[in-house]
Amino acid sequence: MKLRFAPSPTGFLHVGGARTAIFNLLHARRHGGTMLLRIEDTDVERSKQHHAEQIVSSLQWLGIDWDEGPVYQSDRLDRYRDRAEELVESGKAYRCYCTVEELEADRAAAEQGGDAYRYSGRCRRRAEAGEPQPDDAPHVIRCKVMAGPIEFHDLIRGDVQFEGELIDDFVLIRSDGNPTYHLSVVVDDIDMEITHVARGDDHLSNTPKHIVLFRAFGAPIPVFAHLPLILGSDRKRLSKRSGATSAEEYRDLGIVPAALFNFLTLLGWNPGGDRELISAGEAAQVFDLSDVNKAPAVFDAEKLLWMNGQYLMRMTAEEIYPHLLAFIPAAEAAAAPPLDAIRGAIELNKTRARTLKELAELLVPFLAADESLEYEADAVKKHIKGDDLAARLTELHETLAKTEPFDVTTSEQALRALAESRGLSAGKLIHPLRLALTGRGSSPPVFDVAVVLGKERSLRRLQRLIDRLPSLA
RNA sequence: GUCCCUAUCGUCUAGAGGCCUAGGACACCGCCCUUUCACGGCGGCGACACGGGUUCGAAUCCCGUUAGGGACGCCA
Repeated sequence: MKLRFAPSPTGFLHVGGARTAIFNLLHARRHGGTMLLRIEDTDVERSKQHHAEQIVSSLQWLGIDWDEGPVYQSDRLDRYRDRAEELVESGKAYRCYCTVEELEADRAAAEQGGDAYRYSGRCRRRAEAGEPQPDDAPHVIRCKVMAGPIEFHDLIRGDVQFEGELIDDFVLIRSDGNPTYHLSVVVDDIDMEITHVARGDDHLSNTPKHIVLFRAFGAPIPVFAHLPLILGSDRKRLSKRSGATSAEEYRDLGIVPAALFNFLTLLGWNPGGDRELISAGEAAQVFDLSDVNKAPAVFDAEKLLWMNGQYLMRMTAEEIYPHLLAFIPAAEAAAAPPLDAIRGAIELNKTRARTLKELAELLVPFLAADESLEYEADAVKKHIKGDDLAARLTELHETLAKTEPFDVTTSEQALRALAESRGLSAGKLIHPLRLALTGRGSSPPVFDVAVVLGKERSLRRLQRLIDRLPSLA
């Protein structure tokens, strides 16, 4: 068994394409098959090398580990031309000298008459009548499509049938000598011994053409599986208008690859039961293309964010760290904080963030220098009040300074004992302390924060707040 | 317009004729945990598009309607 993912490098990796890649990979892994990556760049106008590179790196980031390739179709152009010539010789294809202008006139006429446009068959009749044809004049090569039903079994759609009469004699070789998609896919799928073709639903109507070609070449026809499309919230094919569409954009938003992989895997497929969180490895144990849903699915970014949060809180600081670095501003200035410096802060905050971006933001107070900590206006307004505040905090400072060991339980006990002896609610000390340590009104539990910061820094930050009290109030 | 496809909570989905007064997840709303914010726990809101059949029995099978989507290129 062999599958392939065959993107065309006309843009970045679309999440729909990413899911197609995932389903191909999962099916291959499940059945012990191999997975090929093929870049379909026969359209010289639109294909760009940097897009191909971008797609490859997005796939790697996502954890799609294909076995063969990437193979570039642009390296095999001669092969496609040779195969097309074979078909001309065997009478299964013919040269068409109709000009683009002629075809466009036909198309316009058809539209005016309210009919669906189809190629007139002008050159096919000439060819079949044996009229001599100059092979040096500009021309394309068209494939003959015979009347009659073309049927195939689709792993997802079941039995599908198309009428040959309704299918054009499609172009195999363009007038510039380059192959079209239809020719290159089929030639490659034959040469590369592809057994299963899983691709987007939008290719369903191309499939009968491809079957005509497989037959013309006398090659075995692969098993097809047409995946339902991914829709935007507007229920139309996911486009920029309805949100981020590329894998890269989600990476830049702070989505972890495993979470995007998981989310995409569950769009149109599920492992059974009530499972939501499933690793690539686990999915590869049970995935099968024939279990994929037929109906299109709307991409719900909210749920992706939730899922990403689930991944973050289950990941260790070590696992998060490399992904996180890109979101820490200082990291760009080659001043990346070492893992050991932020391990505690990551552990404390990872259940509080849905994205790496949010996590980096929560880490700011932990990375800031004590002297440059900023105090949130709202939190100041809420907790910096009462004439006795300075005295209260000074006592707290003395108490914490004496706290030994400086751990969560001991420091909490010390603070609560102080509060009680002064007839204060613990909150009267906890909230200002949080503000002193983080500059914010909300944070992980204060005592955890204090321990992660360390006794020395915590005391320094508390003293700093006390010193600034006059200017804050 | 022609051809093709699809149809369960707002969204992702479970459901293979009786297990369905339709289950789970996201989102939303309460409560609990927590003197913060999250996480977590408990509860609530919320769907079989419609109409005909078939059957003792239909979310599940058939037909039609409606509504969405896709394809109709010398793009892929």
